[in-house]
Amino acid sequence: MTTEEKIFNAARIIFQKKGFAGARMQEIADQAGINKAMLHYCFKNKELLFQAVFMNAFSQLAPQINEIFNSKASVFDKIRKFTNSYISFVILNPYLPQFVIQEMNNNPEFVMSFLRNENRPNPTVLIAQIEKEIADSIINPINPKQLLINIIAMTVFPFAAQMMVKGMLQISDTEFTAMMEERKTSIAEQIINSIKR
Amino acid sequence: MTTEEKIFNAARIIFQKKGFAGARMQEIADQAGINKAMLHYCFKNKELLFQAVFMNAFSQLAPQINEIFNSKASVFDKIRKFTNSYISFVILNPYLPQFVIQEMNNNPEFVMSFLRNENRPNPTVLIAQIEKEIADSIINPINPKQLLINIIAMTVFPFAAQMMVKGMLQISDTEFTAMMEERKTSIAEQIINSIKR
DNA sequence: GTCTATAGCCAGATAGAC
DNA sequence: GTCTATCTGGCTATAGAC
Repeated sequence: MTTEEKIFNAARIIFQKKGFAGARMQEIADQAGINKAMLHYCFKNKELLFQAVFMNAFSQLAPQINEIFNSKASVFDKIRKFTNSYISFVILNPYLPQFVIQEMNNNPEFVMSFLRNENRPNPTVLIAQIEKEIADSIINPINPKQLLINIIAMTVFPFAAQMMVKGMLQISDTEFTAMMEERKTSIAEQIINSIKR
Repeated sequence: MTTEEKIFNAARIIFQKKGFAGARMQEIADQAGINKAMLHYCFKNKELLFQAVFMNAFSQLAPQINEIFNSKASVFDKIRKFTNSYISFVILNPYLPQFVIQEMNNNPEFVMSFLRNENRPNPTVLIAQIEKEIADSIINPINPKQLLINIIAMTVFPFAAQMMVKGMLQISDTEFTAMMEERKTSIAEQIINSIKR
């Protein structure tokens, strides 16, 4: 592993845990097992290092969303596919959703520019498809954007609000992971039940 | 309005927007229209000022949850009541969910101690009630904790991930608020549809 | 109580040896 | 490319006048 990779991985861990403002360059250096000066040698400054980490995180999320959203499957199958593969992905990167949401909140201008490029998660095709299936009486009438929010909420929320969920339900990390495994298949059926004719 | 109140309100605005680490005492003083030294005179230090703000935010959320969770209504009615009144509340405090979730993430130990006192949001009664209604064949079999996560996710997520939602759906603040108004009544029916026999 | 001025510290950034 | 040592600025916090 190159030094640059060591730094990048360390930065990802620290930034995801503490956010941009809370993270310390010294902490990242310690985590990477190298000297603080190397961070500046490799990434110029904190801002640029953060951007590298954030863009990487963000760009991991988008493509697989679009792949599913724009496939030829039915709405129901897309819901199954999305929830299942997305939860699988987020179980491996549990801090990602909270990190992205937090930094979007603290730094809207920066992120919004991001959401205008061609790689952004783009639900246009899926929205049209939902409207069509409603017209074809496959799905009960619903505002497609609301349905989209529902799908993402059911999938992403428990990870974004991990501490809150664990605290409220008083469950351990192990129990939490088990519940998320269960959600991989269960929530698709919940959502489909709620809209099917 | 007393000086202390002016500071507290200013602190709430800045902390909710920037988080603990990102907030600057100077910024809070400016927002309050008073001198930085007064912050320390009234609240001793940043940590204590933050705790005052956070506890206030948190304690606004919990009691009304418990009131609904522990009432004598049916599960369906509790779902209707909760989603409606909770969204109404959060529309007036749109930064609260993201703030609480963010600081829970960045400061787990501190918050977890909080979640053990008697005022914490406590779903025990509701979980038992869900189990009973499943046994009575009113509700389809479901893990009650999963249902609880679903309800909170559908309600809270769009506010916690406000920027992400607006960015993905490319909607304005006005459209967003209109959609949240719609959700007040629509999501309860979605959830009920997904579990009713 | 409210201000100005400043102490003291900490973190990001750089200089320069190797 | 990697380190040690150091600079510099900014931020929390306090001292002290009024």
